[in-house]
Amino acid sequence: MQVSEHRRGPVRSEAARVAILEATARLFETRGYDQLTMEGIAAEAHVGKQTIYRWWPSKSAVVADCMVEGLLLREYMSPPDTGDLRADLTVWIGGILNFLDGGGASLVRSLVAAAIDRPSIGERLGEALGINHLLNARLESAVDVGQFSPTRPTQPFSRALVGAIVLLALAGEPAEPETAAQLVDAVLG
Amino acid sequence: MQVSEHRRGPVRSEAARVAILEATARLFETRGYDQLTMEGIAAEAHVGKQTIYRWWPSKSAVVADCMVEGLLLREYMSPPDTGDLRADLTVWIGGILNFLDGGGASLVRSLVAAAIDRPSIGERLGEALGINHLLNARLESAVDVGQFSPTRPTQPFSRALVGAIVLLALAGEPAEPETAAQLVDAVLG
DNA sequence: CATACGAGACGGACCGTCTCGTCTTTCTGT
DNA sequence: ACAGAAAGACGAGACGGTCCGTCTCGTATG
Repeated sequence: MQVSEHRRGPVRSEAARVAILEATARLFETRGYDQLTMEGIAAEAHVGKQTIYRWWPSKSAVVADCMVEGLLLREYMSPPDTGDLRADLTVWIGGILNFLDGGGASLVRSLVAAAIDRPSIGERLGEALGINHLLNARLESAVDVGQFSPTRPTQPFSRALVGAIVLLALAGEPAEPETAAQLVDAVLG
Repeated sequence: MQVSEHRRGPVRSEAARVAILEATARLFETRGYDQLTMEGIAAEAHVGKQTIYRWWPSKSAVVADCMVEGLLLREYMSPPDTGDLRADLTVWIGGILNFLDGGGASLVRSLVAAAIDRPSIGERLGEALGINHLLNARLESAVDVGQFSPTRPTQPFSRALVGAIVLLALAGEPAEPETAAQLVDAVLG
C-alpha cells in the first residue's frame, strides 16, 4: 500500500532554513537579542518574513534553534579534565569570565533574554550549554577519583555554578582575577 | 551671599512620583514586565508620559526604583537563623521554590528581564534582594558557630545559591519537594 | 494543482519627542 | 510688602518612527 508521506507541492526549503538560522546567529552576535528583529533577519537572509513565521512562532524560537544547531557559543562549554577538579573548574570558569569581559556578557544577557521570552529555550540553553552533560560528566569523573563527595548531587551543583556565572554576566561588572578561584572555593568548600 | 539651592519654578511632584511607582508595581505584578508599557503606566497613574520620561530614562529604570522603594518582592529575602545552617537554608529555599511555583517564577523572570535591560538593576536586584546583605549575614553567623568554613568566601557562595534559584525560575519547571534539600546538599557538601 | 517561496503592503502597538495650556514656586522691581 | 514676571513641572495627547504579525501578490517546485 503505497502511501505518500508528503502533501502535494514543494517541500520545505532547506536553503531558506539554513539561511535564516545563519542570518540570525550573525545578527545576534553583532547586534544582540533586542536589536534582533524579524524584519532584519528576513532581509539578512534574503527571505520573506512569511517564510520565518511559517516555521517559527517567534524570534526566540529562531534563536533557540540556532543554539540547537550549535551556531551559538559552543566554546566555553567543556571543562578540562586533568584529574584535579579544583584546578580544572578554576581554569574553566576563568576562561568563561575572560570571555564575558571581552564582550561575551552582552551575548549571555541576550541568551537569557531569549530564555525568558520562551522558557523552552531555558531548558535547551541548559542542555546545549552543558549544564547537565559536560559539567556533570566532569563531576562524575571527580567522584570516581574521590575528589567530589558522592553525597553531593551533581546536577544542582552544576546549576549553582552556572547560575553564579549567569549572575556575574548579568551584573556586568568586570571580573577580578581571583573571582574564578573564589567561586570554586565557595562551592567546593 | 545668599545662594538659592533651587531653580525657579515648581519642584518635582512627590504625588506624581509615588503614583508612577505604585502604578508600575501594580501593573508589573499583574501583567509582567513585557506587558508593561510606558503609556500604560502613564494612564494607570493618571500622569503625562513626559512626566515619566522627565525623571526616568526607561521602563526598567522605573522598575528598578520600584525595587529600591521596596514595592516589589521584599518577602522571601530573609533566611531564618535557628542555629542550624543546613536546615535554615533548606527551609528558606523551599519557601522560595513554593513562591516560584505559585506564579512567582514569571515575576522573577520579569525582574531578570529588567536587569538585562539595565545592568544597574542587576546590582540593585542583588543588593535589594539580600544576596549580599541578608544571606551573607546568615553565612557569617554560621562561620561563628563553626558550621561554615571561614575559607569559603560567603559572597560567591551566595551568588551561586541565588544563581541556582534564578535558573530554576527561568527553567519554569515545577520544583520537586526534594529540590531545596538537594541544592543545599550540593553546595554545602 | 497544491504548496513553499521572495517580496512587500498593511493596520496596529508602542516608542520617545514635541507641543499645548495650566498651575506652582521663586525672583525682581517698585 | 506686594504685584507681576520668569521658569519650570504638570496632565493631556498629537506626531513620526520602528517593528510586529497577517495578508496578498506573482513565481517556482514537486
